[in-house]
Amino acid sequence: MSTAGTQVSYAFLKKTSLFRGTTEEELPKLLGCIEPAYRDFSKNEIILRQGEDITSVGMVLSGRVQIIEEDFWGNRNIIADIWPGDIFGESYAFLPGELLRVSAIAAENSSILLIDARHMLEVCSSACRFHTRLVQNILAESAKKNLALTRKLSHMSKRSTREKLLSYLSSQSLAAGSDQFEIPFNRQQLADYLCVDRSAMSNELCKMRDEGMLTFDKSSFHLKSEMPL
Amino acid sequence: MSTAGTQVSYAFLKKTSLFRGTTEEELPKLLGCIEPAYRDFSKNEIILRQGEDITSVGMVLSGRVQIIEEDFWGNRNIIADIWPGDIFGESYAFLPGELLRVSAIAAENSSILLIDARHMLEVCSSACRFHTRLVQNILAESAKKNLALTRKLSHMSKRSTREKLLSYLSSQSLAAGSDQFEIPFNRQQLADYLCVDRSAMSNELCKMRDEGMLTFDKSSFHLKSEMPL
DNA sequence: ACGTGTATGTTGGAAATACAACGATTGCGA
DNA sequence: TCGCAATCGTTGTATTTCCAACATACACGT
Repeated sequence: MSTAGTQVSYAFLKKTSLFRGTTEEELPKLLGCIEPAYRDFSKNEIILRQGEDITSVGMVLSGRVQIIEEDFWGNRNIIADIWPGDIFGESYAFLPGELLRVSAIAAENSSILLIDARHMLEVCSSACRFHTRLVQNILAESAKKNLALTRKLSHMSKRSTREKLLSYLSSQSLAAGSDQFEIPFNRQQLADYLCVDRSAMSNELCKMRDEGMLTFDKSSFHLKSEMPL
Repeated sequence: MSTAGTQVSYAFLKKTSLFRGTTEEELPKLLGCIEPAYRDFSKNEIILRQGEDITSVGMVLSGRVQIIEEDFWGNRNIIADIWPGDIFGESYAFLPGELLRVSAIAAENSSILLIDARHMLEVCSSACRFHTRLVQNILAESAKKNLALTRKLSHMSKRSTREKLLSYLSSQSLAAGSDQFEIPFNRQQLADYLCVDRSAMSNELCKMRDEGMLTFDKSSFHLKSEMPL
């Protein structure tokens, strides 16, 4: 790890979820106020270590970061890939005393912005307006993640493949506001999302089609109003 | 629905997750600033309706609120019970334009505090300190929920009952910082949490015990260091 | 046209899970 | 002490899911 030589571009930052809604003129003031740290990490270097108590939110400026979980027996599991502009550690940073259950490592040479959570919240006379925006953004991100997790969980908590599919398709239909809609997955991706076997899922989809519950073509679906038995 | 006759007690509020950390002296100022609405709902009355775009966070003062999901075919599903002091709608309130996928109804005659999300964020000269605390609290709640969901999802995304169990037990062990720990569930609750059949899970637990991977008695567990095959 | 790769549907046997039923144990109150 | 309810383990069977393999269709570039 080293302090970064890379200078971050305001044009880049203002497009990130965290700084969305700020202008390039405001950013220098805001950054001066929240005093982030810039750090460079080499490939495979550990950014955050399982068991630590962190107070900073990380943002990937360049490179890529992987979130990794190591269980009791030492089995490693890649939980997530974080790409430039995306943040990580935000759930832990706002919970002092909550120890990291995961590690973050640089999947490539990466430069990272580290923002202290307290600096994001504390009042600062010169930039209150920006703070408010920042807090709005981080709250929105957290809420968005929350909804996505809740939604996925509501599908996955169904016991059978068919129920999982119906839960997911119903949700997509309601989101689209129509009984016809496109899903953002191919079959393999949908199976991965629902944590089921692709072929079994494909099988189940076709059974439901044959029973007249729905029709589909590739990623287009059309739900029928008849109550499933 | 009617405006509430019930007067809320500061002693009650200061213990809630949302107002935690404020004193009884500060609360009147803070409440005056965020201008919450008090509403009474009769049993079975709808508080929030699926499809709405809400901007307020709700807090149950008395009674009980149920979060209900209705799918494409009209099947109803109780998602959550909200008890006095707990909040609901917070994920949606901070995401303008995100339409409710669930409804909230009063499971009993209930009085509800509704706080506009913008009032929670906007700067107010007289009470900035309280605002900061409020934002801290809501961010912490959101983060906490996030971690809980992520954790549950990481168990549930495992394909087999055994893997789900190992994931959960490993997580509990790491949280306890010991290979011996207590879990907060009985068998049926654990099965419900992991979305598996109780008897199958019980069976799997005993198999793992017989294979020497762990021992247990009621809700006490002891993981063995040997790598599972 | 041809080969290649990808996505999808289909099938059959192996393995895991769900389900129903029952026995054993415990704790609790009548 | 007795009965009752709750919890947990066990078993057998039916069902579902997984897995590997293969068939089909389509897009793409040569």
